[in-house]
Amino acid sequence: MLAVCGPTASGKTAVGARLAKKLGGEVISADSMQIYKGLAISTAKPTEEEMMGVPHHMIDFLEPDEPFSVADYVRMARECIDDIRSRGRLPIIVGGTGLYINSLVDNISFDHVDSDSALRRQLEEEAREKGSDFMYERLKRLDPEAASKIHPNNAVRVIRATEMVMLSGLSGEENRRKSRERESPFKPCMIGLTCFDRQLLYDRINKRVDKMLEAGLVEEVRRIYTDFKPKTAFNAIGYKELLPYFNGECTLEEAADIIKQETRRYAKRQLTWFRRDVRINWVDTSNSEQIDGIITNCLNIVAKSEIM
RNA sequence: GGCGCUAUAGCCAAGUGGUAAGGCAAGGGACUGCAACUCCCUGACCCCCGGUCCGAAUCCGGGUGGCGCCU
Repeated sequence: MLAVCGPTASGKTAVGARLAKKLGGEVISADSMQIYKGLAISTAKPTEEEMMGVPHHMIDFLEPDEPFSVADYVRMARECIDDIRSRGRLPIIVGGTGLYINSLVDNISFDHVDSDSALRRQLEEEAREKGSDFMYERLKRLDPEAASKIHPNNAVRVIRATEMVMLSGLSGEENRRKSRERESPFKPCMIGLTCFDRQLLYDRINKRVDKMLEAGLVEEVRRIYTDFKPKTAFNAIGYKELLPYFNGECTLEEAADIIKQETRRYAKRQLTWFRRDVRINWVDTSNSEQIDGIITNCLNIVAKSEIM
């Protein structure tokens, strides 16, 4: 298996399709937002041309108001992998959602615990009423080790950890062990794309947002807002940022600046995530016009990895 | 040319004599079921010069820059 990751605007789409062509592969997207239908512009979903005739999986199949999680992702992506392999082709994971990529590549199992939306809602309400101190203190009692690893302010993680214990009766550490019980069948070749010059990456992000605006980002977002109730898909950058503009609280230009800034911060977080994975072979995409050279670098990495 | 106001971190900004709040940005980091989420960590000797005082970002004088008004 080949995996191509990296921050937003680093060139994953272009590289992914080209590598698939060269290697006889198919792309499995690892992007928590491109799974949704109708978010073509806001999530920079690959266009027909960009896909270059290569099959792309895990894209554009969910309604924007449907819930989705890593567990769902891993389950579905595994099916894609099996399917692609059965046809004798190479699965290429391409995406920027680190959690999805790692969970898939490391074969993290989520089967032993469920998620219970009723319990989740109950805990969230409890958090609102009784405060984060109460929530954290209880987690400390239920699962001291998990608590020690989560900052008290991180309400989302505190709730999830609490939920895990309540649902499974197992501590976070025990659950963690179980999730790794089955060793990963993959020996992935991992490629990380980014501009070694951070400023250049940021410039690219800024320009891309401008292009999105020209392509009709505002209309796309407005359409989703009128057709759907706020859900996960609204976490995509571009949605909450455009709301003040729709309400007449700021100009489009101001909203656009926020979108750019949020996207830059997102890219930084992605880099933080990927940098800690020592398996990743980094390729500089600063010179995006030299796409052939970039592909050559990637192919050299693939050759050394012996996955073919 | 005159008069008034002002000068604190990249930006916004508190402090008004006792040894520099806060927010944003930026950088670093964490993150196994909403992850484009959520969360954590990091920063100045207060425009310059001189003076008063045990002690000044805080008071006084001068300089420089900015803002406003007037001629």
